[in-house]
Order: sequence, then structure tokens, then C-alpha cells
Amino acid sequence: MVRMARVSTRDEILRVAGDQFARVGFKGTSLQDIAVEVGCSKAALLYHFAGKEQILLALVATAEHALTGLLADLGDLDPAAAQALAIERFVDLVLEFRREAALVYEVVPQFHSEPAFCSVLAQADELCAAITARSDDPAEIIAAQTVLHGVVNVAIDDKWDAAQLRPALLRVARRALITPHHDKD
Amino acid sequence: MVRMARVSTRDEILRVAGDQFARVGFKGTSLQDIAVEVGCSKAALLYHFAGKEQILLALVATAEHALTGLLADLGDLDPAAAQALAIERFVDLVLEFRREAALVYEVVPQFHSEPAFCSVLAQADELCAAITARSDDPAEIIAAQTVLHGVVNVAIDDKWDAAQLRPALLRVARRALITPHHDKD
DNA sequence: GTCTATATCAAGATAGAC
DNA sequence: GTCTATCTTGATATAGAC
Repeated sequence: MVRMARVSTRDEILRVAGDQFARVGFKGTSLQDIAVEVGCSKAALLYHFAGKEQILLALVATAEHALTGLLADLGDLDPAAAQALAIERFVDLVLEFRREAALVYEVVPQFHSEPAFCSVLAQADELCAAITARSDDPAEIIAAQTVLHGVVNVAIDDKWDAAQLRPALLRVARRALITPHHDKD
Repeated sequence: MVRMARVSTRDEILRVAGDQFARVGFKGTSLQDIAVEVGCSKAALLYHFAGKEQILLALVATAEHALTGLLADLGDLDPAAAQALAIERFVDLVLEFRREAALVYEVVPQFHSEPAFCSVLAQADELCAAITARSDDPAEIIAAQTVLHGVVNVAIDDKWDAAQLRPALLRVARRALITPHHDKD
């Protein structure tokens, strides 16, 4: 028989906290807020995690792990192929880890001093490089960052579901980022 | 003789607060932080503004006024012309009011209950409608929101100056949003 | 593993001197 | 107009019972 997907309190904390961090920011979320939505006490939260920042670290670790896998898959491809795959995989990654992605792109940069976050920020930069097909043209880099931020921000919004978002985000990202080829192939 | 552009403390407060609100969020910014950067005391801040939220309101009012002007200029145009102008004017607006724009797109939505912000949020929606050429296709709306959020987020970053950003943002926005015409004009 | 206290600290805001 | 206290509240975090 299938083990019931009864989520542990710990997982519930991560889910709720990730949601609130992404919506109102890390500072904007109190342990009280999280505890109320999880349905437990603040002390229970702090039994599972050593502090509020540890909850953020756990969430970022999830994002980092997923990003590592994505980047590894791009390793052997030539820039053009890597770009196409990076765009597709990035959109899917954001849709699967909406909250975690928002954290990496919106809240983690506010903690740029924290060494714990340097690694995931470096991965975000590496993803940006892949998405520009390793261009050093500032206009291409700006375009890539625009799309990355835009995709993450739109995906946070509960207004759209993943089935609507995926094709729409893929289309806008490809239009914006893939340079049209004027030569025949 | 020209009056020295010696900024008043009030204007300095708005500049510093707008910068910090945009970078680390409203909740993430303390009166202490603002006071230190302005070079005055918390009490001096609260002499000029009745509270932290009043500082945000003043900044949002600036953004709202600018948006009102933009939308008025679009009023009489047909959708296609309005779309093209909306994109260009939006980019210029964001570059002129980087911080205020970030507030409207990133921090104000967190206060959706506040009636004081309903008006500017409605204007942001109206701008989105103009930018999609009034399409009701969800994919177009998602694309527009992606670009709007992306442009605002990239413009916050001090890494780029306005001279680099303007052409780059215009190009990515037009690529992403203006549907290619296959028929000859 | 989760709770009820409670300690500690920082934030927003006020009062009144200068 | 700006300062130095000071008040009040709410947040993180701890201690110890169940």
C-alpha cells in the first residue's frame, strides 16, 4: 500500500515558510505568522529549526540542489544548445520550486554578506551566463536578467496555474532571449 | 544666480528610504537604517513624516503621478500604437523613478488590503492592459507581467547605468511583447 | 515533539529640551 | 528642525512542563 502523503510538521513548516518568505519577504514574515498557518506554536517551529534563518537556509538548499542538477546537464553542450535547454529547464524548475526560486532571486540577494548564500548566487550567475549563450554583451545580460526576474516574479503569483504558465513563460523567454538567425541553417 | 540644489532633509529622507525600500523591502528597512544614511535621528524622520508608512505613501504618490501622466498620453491611441508607446514610456519611467517603480511592483502588492494603494495598483493593471494591446489571451498577459516585473527588478540593480539599460530594456521588452506581423503593411 | 511560559532585544513612535 | 531620552509593542529565542 502507498504510504499516505501525510506531511511531517517539518515539511509543513518549510512549505508555509517558503510561501510567506516569497510573498512578503524574509523580514516581513514572523515566526508567529508561520506558526499560525502551520497550526503549531512558535516553540514547535524552533524545535525543528534552530532559528528563522535556518528555515531559509533549508529552503535555499533545496533550490541550490535543483540548480546544481540543471547546470550539470548543461555542461557538455555547445552554447546555443545549452541556451535552449537552460531556458526550458529553468522555467520547469521555477514552476516546480516556485517559492524557493523566488527566494534565490528576491530575498537571498539581500543577504549578500552571508557566506552561506554565495554558492547559490554564483549558480544563479552561471545560469544567467548559460542563458545568454555566454555572451559578454551587456544588452544580452540585461535581457537575461530581466527574463529571469520576471519569470520568478510571475510564478509567485497564485493567479496563474502551472499549466497556463509553462507555455506562456517559455514563449516569452524564447522570444526575448534567443537571437533570431538571419542565415539559413 | 541659481539656487543651490541643496536638498532638503525631507527630500533626502525620500531618496534614502526609497532606495532601501526597493532594495530590502519595506519591512526590511528600519527607521534607524534610514536615519543613519540620511545622517539624522529617528525623531527627525518622524518630524517630517507622521510614520514609516507615510514615507512609503509619499513615494508611491510620486510613482502614481508619473503613471497617471503616462496613461493619459495613451488614451486616444489605437491599441497597437498605444502598446508601442506604453513600452517606451514605461522603460523611461522606470529609469527615471527606479525606486518608486520597484515599490509599486514589489512592495505595494504586499499591502493589497490598504485602500491607499488601490489606485496605483489599478494603474499598474491598466498599464499591463495597454502593453498587451488589450489582449485577453492569458499568455500575452503573463508575458507582459514577466517583462514589467523583470524591467523593474533589473533597474533596481546599481550594476547598470541608465545609458546601458535604456536600449537593452527597450529591445528585450519589444522582442518579448510585440507580436510579429506576418502580413505586409 | 509540542506546548506554556518568559527573557531579551530591537522596532516604531512620543515628549519635551534646545 | 533636530536632538535625547523614554514608552510600548512585537519579534526571536530559551527553559522547562507535559
